[in-house]
Amino acid sequence: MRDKTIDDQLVKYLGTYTKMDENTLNEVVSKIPIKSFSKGHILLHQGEKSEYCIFVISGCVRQYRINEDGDEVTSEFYTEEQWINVFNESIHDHTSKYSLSCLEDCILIYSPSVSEDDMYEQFGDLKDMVNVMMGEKIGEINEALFNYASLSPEERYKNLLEKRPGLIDRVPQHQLASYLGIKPESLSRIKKRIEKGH
Amino acid sequence: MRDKTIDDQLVKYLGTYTKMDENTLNEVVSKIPIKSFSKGHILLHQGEKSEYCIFVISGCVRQYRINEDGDEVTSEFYTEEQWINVFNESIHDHTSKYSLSCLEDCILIYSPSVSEDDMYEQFGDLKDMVNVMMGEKIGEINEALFNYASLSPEERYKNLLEKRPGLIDRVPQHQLASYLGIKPESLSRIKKRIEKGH
DNA sequence: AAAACATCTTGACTTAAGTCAATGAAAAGT
DNA sequence: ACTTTTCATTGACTTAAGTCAAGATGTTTT
Repeated sequence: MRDKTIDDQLVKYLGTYTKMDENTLNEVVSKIPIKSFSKGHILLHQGEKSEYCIFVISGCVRQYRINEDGDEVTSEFYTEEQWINVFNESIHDHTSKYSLSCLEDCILIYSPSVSEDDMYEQFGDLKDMVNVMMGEKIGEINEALFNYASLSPEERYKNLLEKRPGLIDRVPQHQLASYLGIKPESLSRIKKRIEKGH
Repeated sequence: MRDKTIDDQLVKYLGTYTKMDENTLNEVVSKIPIKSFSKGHILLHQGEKSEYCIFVISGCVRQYRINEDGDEVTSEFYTEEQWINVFNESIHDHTSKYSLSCLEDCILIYSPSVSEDDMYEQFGDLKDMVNVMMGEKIGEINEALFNYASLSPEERYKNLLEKRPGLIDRVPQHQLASYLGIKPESLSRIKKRIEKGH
């Protein structure tokens, strides 16, 4: 059975990105596939082809990659109302550069890739909606990039505390460290430094 | 008078992003406004509203911002066949977070923002084209972000040498340093370290 | 509850980036 | 050609992140 609460949440969310009326949106949302996954489930392995378009309704999905040195680097934590980035594939073979795993039990939009979807043809306005969302995404990543270039690791951590206050308690410290581009030992020391008032 | 060589270059470039036939593309391209700017010209000031959609045909445009500490941070160097990012505006007042200046004499597509353009209505396929370009852009910025998190400043510099070999000779060192997220002195030392075989 | 494993913290040391100041080189202005 | 200014390099020193190793704390598993 469909969860009406979730459908309502989605209609509300999508409504901020489109001029489609509520009836149409309700129809669109009713066709969106929603699935539950339990903590630890791996949604996608690095090197495999991504067949799905994923959006976090609740829970937390971690995106990570093993780099050339064999180290695991976490590049994003997706939480409530975030689209998982689908543009992280090699140009050559279209396989994913990252793995995705559920850090918590998750409820997700788990839909066959948008471009192959009939809905996209049926509801022309979806194209504009995706466009707006992509623009927003570009702005966000760009801002994150600027932060990396202009802030120290400590400032980056403080910035994260401010921008995503809940995240620190939901996520293992060593994964947070690699997300910040530092070693777990350094993050531990940064926390200590901040506690005793820099 | 329109420069036929440039139009041909644009048709070829756009052709890789769309399924529009060459005739249609030629028509589209003929309507695209192209302008020249001389070295030093400032295309946009931080805090102003961006009214144009800009693409580098030749030359180099630098994107930079004064951060909270009053330091100028360069966030991008746009060169041949790159779109200048139009999604760098504050959500509130839609003013630009960055300034744009010509590091060299430039020939640019300099067009009123796409969304307000009739062309967008006239040629429906342009929407899909922009969509593809945006997806590509997201992939690129995301890769840059990953590099920041997983590479040391020295590795980042080596990576840049490899990925954009021409850039180092076109761009002042201190601007390159801030682009890499380090101080000019450090970049100078990194170069020295690399020269004498690490 | 005990054992096994993963994670976090701390310490001692190394390394490289930041800072400040001085000098050298290059570019722009007159 | 000379001055002025801006940019790049070098040196001495400070600071903080990286590394390696040892404990301490927490979480699963049996």
